Amino acid sequence: MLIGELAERAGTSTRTLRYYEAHGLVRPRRSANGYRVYDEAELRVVREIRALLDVGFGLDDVRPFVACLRAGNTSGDICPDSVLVLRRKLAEVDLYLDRLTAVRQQLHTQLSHAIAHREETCPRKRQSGP
Amino acid sequence: MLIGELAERAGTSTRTLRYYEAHGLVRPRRSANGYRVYDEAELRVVREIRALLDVGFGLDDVRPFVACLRAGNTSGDICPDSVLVLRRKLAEVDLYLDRLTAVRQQLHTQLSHAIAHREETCPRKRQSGP
DNA sequence: CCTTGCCTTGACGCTGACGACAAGGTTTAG
DNA sequence: CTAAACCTTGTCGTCAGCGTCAAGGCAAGG
Repeated sequence: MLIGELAERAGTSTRTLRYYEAHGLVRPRRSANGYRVYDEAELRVVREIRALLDVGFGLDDVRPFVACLRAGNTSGDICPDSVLVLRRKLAEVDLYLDRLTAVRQQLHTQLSHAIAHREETCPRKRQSGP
Repeated sequence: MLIGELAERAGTSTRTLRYYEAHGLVRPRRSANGYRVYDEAELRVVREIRALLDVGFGLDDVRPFVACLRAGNTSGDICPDSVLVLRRKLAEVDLYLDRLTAVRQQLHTQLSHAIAHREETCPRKRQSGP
């Protein structure tokens, strides 16, 4: 399988695959003319990478999962290093959720005050008519 | 007030203030020798900017709030344009919260499966001894 | 006069995951 | 022969909010 085919099958671009390779995540062989040649297993690797990146992982976070797959496991999640990363990421997400929730609360408050202020300085008609 | 003093009082850097100015958010006068001269009101403006950026706003989002302050209001929140931005941002935050929650759920699931798998292939000692 | 400490503009660096383009080699089909 | 459709490496651009020099002007104190 050449790079174009892998890209299409993985739903990504050749640029991306070369980028992953430059960062040591994908390891194609080379054909006589210098073309990158991938075997079927790399498809699963690339899909694993994509899935994790979509969830907000960085390339460095992804490495253990790739190594896990390459070690022959059916899932990239089950190796100790992967589990460590999963735990860490879960904690990060929790932290981020907390902060976002606080921000949401603040925005809500700010909005309420702003609207209250507008009602004060520029009142709308009430339900009870004249 | 010169730029250094404003920077210190606002808890930021001169570079940052020049950056805001380049983006039309802050408008100092110039003294005879070309130095930027800020009046007291700019301190509140800069603090408003900083507060909003800290919450995740972009410089463009901040503009209405600055204009609102500059229009003589005691709060930057109360002008219609500011309220629009607040609403939009609140919606964005809600969306982001949803996505993060989904991600958290997925990570949790992944982690559970991974650990379950480890228990399967590499069982630990039970509570009931030998 | 010289140093110190402000200030000025200008311009590159950084982070991350690529997109886009350049300039060229290879293979296949017509 | 040539066009089409692959492939190669290399380099710059992107987004945002600045950090970090670089090179120099201005003001005050000793």
